[in-house]
Amino acid sequence: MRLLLIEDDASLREGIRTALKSEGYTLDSLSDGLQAVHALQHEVFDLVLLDLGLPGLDGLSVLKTLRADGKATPVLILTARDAVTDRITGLDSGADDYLIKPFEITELKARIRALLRRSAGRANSQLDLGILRLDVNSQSVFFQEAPVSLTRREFALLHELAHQPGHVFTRDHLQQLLYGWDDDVESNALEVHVHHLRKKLFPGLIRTLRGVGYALDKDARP
Amino acid sequence: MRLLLIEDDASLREGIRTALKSEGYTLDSLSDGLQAVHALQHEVFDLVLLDLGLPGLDGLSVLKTLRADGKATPVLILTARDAVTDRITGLDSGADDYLIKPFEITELKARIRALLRRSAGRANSQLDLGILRLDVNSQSVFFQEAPVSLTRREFALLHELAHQPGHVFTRDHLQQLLYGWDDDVESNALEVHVHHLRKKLFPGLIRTLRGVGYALDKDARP
DNA sequence: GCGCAACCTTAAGCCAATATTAAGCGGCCC
DNA sequence: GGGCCGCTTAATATTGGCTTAAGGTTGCGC
Repeated sequence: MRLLLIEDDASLREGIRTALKSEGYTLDSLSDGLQAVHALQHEVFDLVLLDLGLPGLDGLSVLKTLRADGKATPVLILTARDAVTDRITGLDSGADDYLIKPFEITELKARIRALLRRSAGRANSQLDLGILRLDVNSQSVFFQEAPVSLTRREFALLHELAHQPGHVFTRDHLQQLLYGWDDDVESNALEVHVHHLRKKLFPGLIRTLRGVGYALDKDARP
Repeated sequence: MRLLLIEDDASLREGIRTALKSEGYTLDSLSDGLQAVHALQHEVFDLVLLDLGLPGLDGLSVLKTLRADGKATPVLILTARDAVTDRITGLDSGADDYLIKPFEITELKARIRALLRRSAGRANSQLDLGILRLDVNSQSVFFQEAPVSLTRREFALLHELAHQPGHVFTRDHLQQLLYGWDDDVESNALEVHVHHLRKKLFPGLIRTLRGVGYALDKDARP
């Protein structure tokens, strides 16, 4: 899961970063509204954390632009202003939830989980692919009804692929999913994770598209 | 067990808090109806204590919203108004029980126990996992028929895990169970409790899912 | 078939997550 | 008010995942 945080207070940014990292999310952050609009137009995120009081272009405008572009990405507003009108404006402009600063990190985490669950298309957080079953809440995987223990990265990767079996995900897309922009992954880490998944499940599960990326083979059998 | 108290009288809130703390419950409290609706939509509680006379959004509306969202969480109404119509409206709106102020704390405790027992769907408050047996009323645990003395936190933790052996509970979930929102647990308290449980019972009982949480291993033996 | 590029496999070191241990604090019972 | 018990915190140890790099293998164009 890849989140974008738009917040100009550097220390708050760092706090949120460390908190969310431990949850297994990939977090990219920006401090400026214009950059945010640009990023949202050119990259794909699963959820946006948006501060309303931004320098440059303010948060509400970022939100409105996002919606005007037809994106349904869930947006969680963070605001120091607790005036009712602000919340309402935010929600009317297409935000999905709001949180008033200062807030508890555990509450932030809970809200994020709720939004992601909701946007995943409803209550049960299970992904059933016949032979394979993923449970997002507990990050657990069942293969032929037997539990398989995956690490966080492995799970994140499988989860993305499982979202649309058969669809080809480019290497670039998957690398961004796992690492965001921060790191310049000049290594084959992605390939290693793919390897581990094939080993823990079965080799044919993930198909390689040479020079392009990977896809889950929905009809593959062990 | 995590309870939510919605009550605008601060002193009553504090009284209930200390009383229930000693019973081993985790209590979060709010004084405002709107906040309550929000909390109930985004978090999970085992029981709600609801004052009918609230500022902002009144208690009945909170209750109706909760039920409209399809939640079956037990609700115990606290009200100063003892008019028969009020009670009836409350029960009709989906409350499970009511208590008229002023009430005895012991009575509150008894009602809470009864509601929780009822909602757990079993008459007797014993949880039998073969090798392990928990008695919720007396907060006692038997391991291979021998009594084991657990502290409140240890019991609460084990109880939650025992609710669904094999199911993975996230660290976050367990921390909220033990501490609610109040404390900023920036420590490894949860891990320490897990450690103590493993020591008093046996190491294999609780399985660690790195980066995710813990689960009771139902087939584990000492 | 040859050679290159893309990808796979393996293993080792580093680092973060969790376990362990111990000490200090605070409430509660006598 | 003193002592005990449980809870939290902190410091240290250990485990296990992540990354990296090196060498092997496969597929593809010529």
